[in-house]
Amino acid sequence: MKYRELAKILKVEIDKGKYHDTGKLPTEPELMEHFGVTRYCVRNAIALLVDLGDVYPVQGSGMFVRENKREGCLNINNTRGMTSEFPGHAVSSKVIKLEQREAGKDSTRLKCASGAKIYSVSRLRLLDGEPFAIEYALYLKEFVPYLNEEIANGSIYSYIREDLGLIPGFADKLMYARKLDHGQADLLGLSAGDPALVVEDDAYLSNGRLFNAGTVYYHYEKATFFNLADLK
Amino acid sequence: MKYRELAKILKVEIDKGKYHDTGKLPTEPELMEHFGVTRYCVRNAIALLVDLGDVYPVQGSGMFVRENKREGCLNINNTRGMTSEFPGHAVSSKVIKLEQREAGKDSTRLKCASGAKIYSVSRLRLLDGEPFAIEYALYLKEFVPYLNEEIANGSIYSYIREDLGLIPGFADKLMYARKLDHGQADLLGLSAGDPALVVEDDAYLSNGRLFNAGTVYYHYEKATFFNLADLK
DNA sequence: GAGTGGTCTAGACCACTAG
DNA sequence: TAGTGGTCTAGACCACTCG
Repeated sequence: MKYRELAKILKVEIDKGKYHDTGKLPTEPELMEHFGVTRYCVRNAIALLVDLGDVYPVQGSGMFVRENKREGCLNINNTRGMTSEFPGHAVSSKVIKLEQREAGKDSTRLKCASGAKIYSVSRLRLLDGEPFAIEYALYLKEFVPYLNEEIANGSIYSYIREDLGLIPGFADKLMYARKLDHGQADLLGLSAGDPALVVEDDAYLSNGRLFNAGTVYYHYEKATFFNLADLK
Repeated sequence: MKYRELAKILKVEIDKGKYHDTGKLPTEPELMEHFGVTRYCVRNAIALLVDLGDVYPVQGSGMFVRENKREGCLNINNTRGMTSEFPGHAVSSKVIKLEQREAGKDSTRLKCASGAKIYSVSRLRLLDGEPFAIEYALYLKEFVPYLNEEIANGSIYSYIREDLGLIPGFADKLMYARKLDHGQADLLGLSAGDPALVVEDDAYLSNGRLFNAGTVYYHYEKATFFNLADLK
């Protein structure tokens, strides 16, 4: 068994509350025995769970489940798009503008040549039918060769991953607060000057190539992010 | 040599720009040879750098330096206090209120018994003498047995770590945007109703015990956070 | 095909906690 | 002191890229 499989199994068990009574995972020897795997596999699997913030280690004592019921919050470390954040809820999009054009000032942000072909997409993101965020996104046509309104009305991330077969690897994010302008406020059902939580997101493929840069203005009363920070 | 030592050495070299020309680290065999260590040591050291967002791996190709010059930004994953975020700048504090009392409604947040002794500290945090954030923090006296204004005017984190010998392990954070009230706005030199970037921070010791819970209101024009998200 | 990082084995000993 | 997780060795083979 691969350690990533074991990590998935353990994560499901944790989420189901299987270890809630003791608050800790079985010991390494027990896991080795129970799943018939080596210590390498067990330790690598658990290391993934530690990175995800699901458990934390106490040497000499055990691997403890990290309670973090952040129901309804957005994970700052998520690189899988907004849809994956709200299982059981309806995440939809309303395209405000979608155009293919050449990179101008955007070329700095996209680290591409001036004149490179890009898609520019503005969307209102809705959660259960309510305005949740405004997203301004740029995609390099080199990696995303086609995009239309139908796709953009759904999950662009799924399209990129499942239909185009691209593999996102990591993302750099900036977060800050700003005032909404009139146009943004109208879209979100707020007033001009109201706060917005702003996230700039540069997404890279697993080979290190930047393919998408976006800025998202979140409804300040509806969006909360969580982060499980670890001492490295 | 321990892998954590090697990681430190490599991080310093990366920060000095040693690998800027090629954009990638030496190969594993080269690092093994150069530092006289085993592959275990090399791979564990690099894994730490990957977690920190300093490099990213491309199988079959190499370990590439991840450019992330976030000068002047706050690291969301930081668990070392604000002072460590701005080397070369003056981070100071002005105590607004400091009291020792018993936990009331706070006991939920602090996961402690109602009536447990706590320190409650409100501080204006200044960056280079300018108002930067307002911090409301609670410390369990069980872990932080003493605190006074002199300490709070400096870095409470350093005090906890170096003088009390406590070892922070991890932290849970919530981030959102809110409007400032009049009192907060005055302290920050802003107007009531202006945005604030709010961070709720629950800090745990390495043994998993919660010892500190805080809420910080950051000046929306001055504070920007960054996060280097990784696909796990 | 050579070279890269990724996975895996089968052990050993160390550091820390209180099962 | 027994049991826990942490570090480490010395190999082997696999998956992927194009140095």
